[in-house]
Amino acid sequence: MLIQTECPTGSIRYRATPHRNVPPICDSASLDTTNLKGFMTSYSEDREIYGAMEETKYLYKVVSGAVRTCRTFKDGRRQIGAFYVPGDVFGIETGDRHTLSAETTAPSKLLLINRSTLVALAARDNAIASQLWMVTALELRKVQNHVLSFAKPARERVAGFIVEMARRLSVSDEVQLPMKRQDIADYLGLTIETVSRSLTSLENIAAVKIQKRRQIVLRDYPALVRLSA
Amino acid sequence: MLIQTECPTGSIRYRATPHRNVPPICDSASLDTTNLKGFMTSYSEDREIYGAMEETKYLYKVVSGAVRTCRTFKDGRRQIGAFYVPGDVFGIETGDRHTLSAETTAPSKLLLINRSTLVALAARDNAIASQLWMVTALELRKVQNHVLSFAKPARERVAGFIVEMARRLSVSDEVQLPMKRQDIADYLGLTIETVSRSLTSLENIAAVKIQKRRQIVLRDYPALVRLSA
DNA sequence: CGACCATTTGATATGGATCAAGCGATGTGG
DNA sequence: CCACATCGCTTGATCCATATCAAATGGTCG
Repeated sequence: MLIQTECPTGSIRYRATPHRNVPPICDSASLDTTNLKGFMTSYSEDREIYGAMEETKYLYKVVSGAVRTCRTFKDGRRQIGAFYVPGDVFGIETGDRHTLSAETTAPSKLLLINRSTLVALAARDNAIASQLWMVTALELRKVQNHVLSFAKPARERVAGFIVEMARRLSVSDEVQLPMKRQDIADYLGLTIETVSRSLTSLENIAAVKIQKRRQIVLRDYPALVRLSA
Repeated sequence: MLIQTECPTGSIRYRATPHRNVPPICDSASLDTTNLKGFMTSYSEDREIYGAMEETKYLYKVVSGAVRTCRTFKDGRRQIGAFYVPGDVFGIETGDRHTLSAETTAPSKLLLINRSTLVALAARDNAIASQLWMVTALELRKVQNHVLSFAKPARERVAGFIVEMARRLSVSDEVQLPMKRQDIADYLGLTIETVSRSLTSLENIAAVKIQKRRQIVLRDYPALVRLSA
């Protein structure tokens, strides 16, 4: 069974549902952009959308492709804060500077919405204000889950990552990962080697099958959920 | 120079300021509770305030003491999501269930504010709505910084933790930590032994002095900031 | 003063990092 | 359309930061 999810500008996204046990948390807050003027911009892979500490001029909605937010430290270590896939909103801040930088992990089309316009609108329209709050709160919950994942060993983090991605963008029993291993590693606080070994291990216990590097088949979803719980 | 921060019910908190270089981020969003009816409740140390998955009936403001939000996994591993000290608001959610559980790390007094009342109020009063959004966004920024800390080695995480605590609750050059080493360890994703050794190491390089277990003297604040950056 | 609990310190073990090939997919130029 | 170069990923060998195990110490409270 497929559910068609709302999407701002033509490009429709489908989401596979409850043959998996999705926990009963609301993860569907988004911004209704149908009545909002914004403009579309295209980016190739690995392009910076904005830098940390840059002014927050826009709020972004992913139409296609994928985005990472991250910070790179002086010594080269990088931590990825989150990934955003079609339908997701990012770049939302109440302060006037971004906390992290944002970059594409794949060729992407983004809808840019003027921040000050939106904030002004929210001041008059409670529905908009409420949506902004909801999106922020959803983001908060996502980041909290990310923090929780650091309590787990490598393979379980990777399992959790696959579960999350499956929930957010899988059609049927396959997940098409929109990022490189290095991105996954920097998101989970691991190295590419460890991510790779974890995937191999998950394949060995028949939880997944790696079909085409970035294409993962979910063989035993309950096992993945159990591992990452 | 001391700044008196607003506090709901008598108990006033002071905060030492810019002899340290506080980065120019807004970290002062809070909820003005002066016109909100709520009720005060006292908790002794290590008491559960609410459990994960419990209904979100209240929003809480710390008047005195300190609170941790956390999740404990089946195998006993525990991850602390955040600490809350006097003036901080926690328990804010847009969903109707809490994501994490909340517990005191010290004897505490909390102001409980009815959630549905507040949400109803926010629907009519834009100032309240805006404050709720600001508090959520501030929380988001805090949790994002927490995620970033996982990219760093043990001693730097501990240094960062001290800096954060100093910013939030120090009077003068001392920090009175309102939690045990185990709490710090579970917040940073380390063991108590590693936290302890890191503290000893920071003492050896004359960055801090551990005066009374939970009382830390900031000897070289710039060094701490440098380490944790 | 004595008992207990939190913390520190010491010795050893280990999960994941690092270093180093090898391999397979994807793209490019001839 | 194929040979080859490149890049991303996997696999193997070794190392190290932090975990684990085990005392010893010190603070706190009855």
